Amino acid sequence: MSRPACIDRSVILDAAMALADESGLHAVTMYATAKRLGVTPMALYRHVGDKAALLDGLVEKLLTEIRLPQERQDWRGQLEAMARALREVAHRHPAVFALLLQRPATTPGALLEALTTAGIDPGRVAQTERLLSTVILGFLVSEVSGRFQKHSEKTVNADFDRLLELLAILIATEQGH
Amino acid sequence: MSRPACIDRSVILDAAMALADESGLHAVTMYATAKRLGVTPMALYRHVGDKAALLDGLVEKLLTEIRLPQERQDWRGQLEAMARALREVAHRHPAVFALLLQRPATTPGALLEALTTAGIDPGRVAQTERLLSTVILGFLVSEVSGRFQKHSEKTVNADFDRLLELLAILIATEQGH
DNA sequence: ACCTGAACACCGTTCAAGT
DNA sequence: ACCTGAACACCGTTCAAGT
Repeated sequence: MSRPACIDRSVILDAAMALADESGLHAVTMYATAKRLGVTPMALYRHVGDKAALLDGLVEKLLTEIRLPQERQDWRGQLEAMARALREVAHRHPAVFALLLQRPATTPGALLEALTTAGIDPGRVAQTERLLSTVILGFLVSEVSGRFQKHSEKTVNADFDRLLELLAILIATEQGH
Repeated sequence: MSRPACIDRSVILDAAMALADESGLHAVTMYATAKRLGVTPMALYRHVGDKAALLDGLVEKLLTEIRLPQERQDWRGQLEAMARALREVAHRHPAVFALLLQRPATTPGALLEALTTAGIDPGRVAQTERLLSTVILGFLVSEVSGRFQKHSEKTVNADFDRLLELLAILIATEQGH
């Protein structure tokens, strides 16, 4: 009586992510996702819950795709590598990346470690991490959401580099406890 | 033959803004806005264009509501007052405020002035302003979009104060040309 | 000039079916 | 177990009407 499944959570997320990448978040609908899979919208519910859960799944998938750097560097290089890894997924999945600002802050443990090894007062690591990731996320979401659309890629790249310098300065001020 | 208008752009924007404030951006629909005004959805088109234009109108209205500070202060106080004015509207209209990240950066001329009078290299004022507003906007959108929902109001307030200190440090490093 | 009714294509979601 | 059809309430938008 059991019938072989012709779709599963994974291919649904792939289809939805493709829609988001190609046409933005508003293009991610149950109908469009189902159509891309040659199935009816109702078929999705068994596998991904409802639409809100589908979007949660996309965020989850995006977090999975972040390639965090090896820890073979000083904290400065480590920080920069993490920021660039984040920027890479932001460019790959701009629409879904913007959702990160609406989710409770998920701290990659690696960042906390980097800050402690950088010699920051343990009592201030949490706040420093929060501000650091807010600054980077704010810039990247601005970038992929079109706030810098009037500026050339070169200008935006230079701004990002400057931002990383500022973060290093930020950490430096914390180091002088 | 001309019939007296029973709605206009202004009351439509008020109704839409109220919906956004109460229930978020997804609650801002032509249907709901019209219903709130006791009119059919089709009646709105004459006054606000289509839905995208309605949202543009909300952003425009929000920018109007920002009470920029008097220039009776040093650049430090000026910067802080501007940031707090921005935060005030962010709290008043959280959903619409989040849209600012998707609009081409609108620079309040007052900020540029504040930076030049702070003694920053004119050739670097533009980039400094961009990073400054990105940092503030990124924090505020994070705050009103729920990224800090697990943290107490007290914690978020402290983070914001720390952010302002960092911006002052940022400017200080620029002053040492 | 301004609003409405009718119409169309599209949404999310449920529930009772079919295999 | 897994998918579909039918059904419902809700969307955005247009266009030909009504006043």
